[in-house]
Amino acid sequence: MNRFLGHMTNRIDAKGRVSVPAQFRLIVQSAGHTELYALRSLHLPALDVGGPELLTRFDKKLESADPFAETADDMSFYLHADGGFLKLDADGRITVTDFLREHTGISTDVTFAGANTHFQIWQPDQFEAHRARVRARLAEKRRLETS
Amino acid sequence: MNRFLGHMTNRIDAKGRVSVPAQFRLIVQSAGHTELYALRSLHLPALDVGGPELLTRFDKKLESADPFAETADDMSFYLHADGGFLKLDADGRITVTDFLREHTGISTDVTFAGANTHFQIWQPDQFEAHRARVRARLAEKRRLETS
DNA sequence: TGGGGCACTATGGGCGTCAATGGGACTAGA
DNA sequence: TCTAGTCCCATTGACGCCCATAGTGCCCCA
Repeated sequence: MNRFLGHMTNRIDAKGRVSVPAQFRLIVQSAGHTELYALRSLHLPALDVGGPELLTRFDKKLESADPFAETADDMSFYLHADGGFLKLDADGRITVTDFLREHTGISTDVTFAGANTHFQIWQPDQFEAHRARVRARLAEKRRLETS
Repeated sequence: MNRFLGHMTNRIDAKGRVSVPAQFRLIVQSAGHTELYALRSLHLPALDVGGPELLTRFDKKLESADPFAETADDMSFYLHADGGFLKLDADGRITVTDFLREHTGISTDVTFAGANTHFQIWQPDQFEAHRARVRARLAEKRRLETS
């Protein structure tokens, strides 16, 4: 199964490292990659993470867009300046840099959440809160539709 | 991975020098260059920087254009008069000249921002402001499209 | 079927290397 | 002679690479 599924929380050690769940790691590593591409989400305090091909996928979308539109400039700036590579060490850990902390509020623990084609990095409480909000919205929507 | 990605801020020392991030330096140096070509961005208080081949790349684009068109003249003038070379010292640093300071407002710190095929040099606050603006524009656009 | 051992993950830590930064000395031009 | 630009070296803190250990699930075999 090469989809990112489920969520789990790991602790950051004294040197600022955290293990990427083996389940997620395997998907990336089996594609021959030793680094991850991470992008600060636009509307959530989380990062979207995947193998380097995630960036390639975004780039391709950019190329097909109108290169004169201001949006294309914005998009390129966002993808390349607000995203970065995370190196996996020999034990499958990444170091949690300020690049991650500032956007997510992460301090001592990290929640990894599957999102099918990629996964997300969250501060655990933020993740819980978001999960609760999503559930509430879906329940509300269902209630409206069936009444 | 030989693309310019992510952003980081370095301090200018008492002699007006600043380290180019190793990550970016490696890309240029592995192509055998010890100089950088920098061009003042048209729309932004930043400079577009890359190896000398960046100028070549722009030149090529020019050659394919109509040499009698006024815009080609303008373009050529712009590339050569508003651009310059930055020498990398043995430790991978550049000296921050007035050429850089005037256009960017840089004083004590420099932010380097990846832009895929090249990178940019910013005054840190300006960079943050631009980053926030870009994110806001993209988020707004997304909001309109999905509603 | 129950127990022992194997495999593997998450986590901790040692240590050498390298990047970022600071500063001295030498050179050349004004 | 003074100033600006080079070249070189020192320091320190971060990071990569390596190995160790504890906890856990799984498999295999008696």
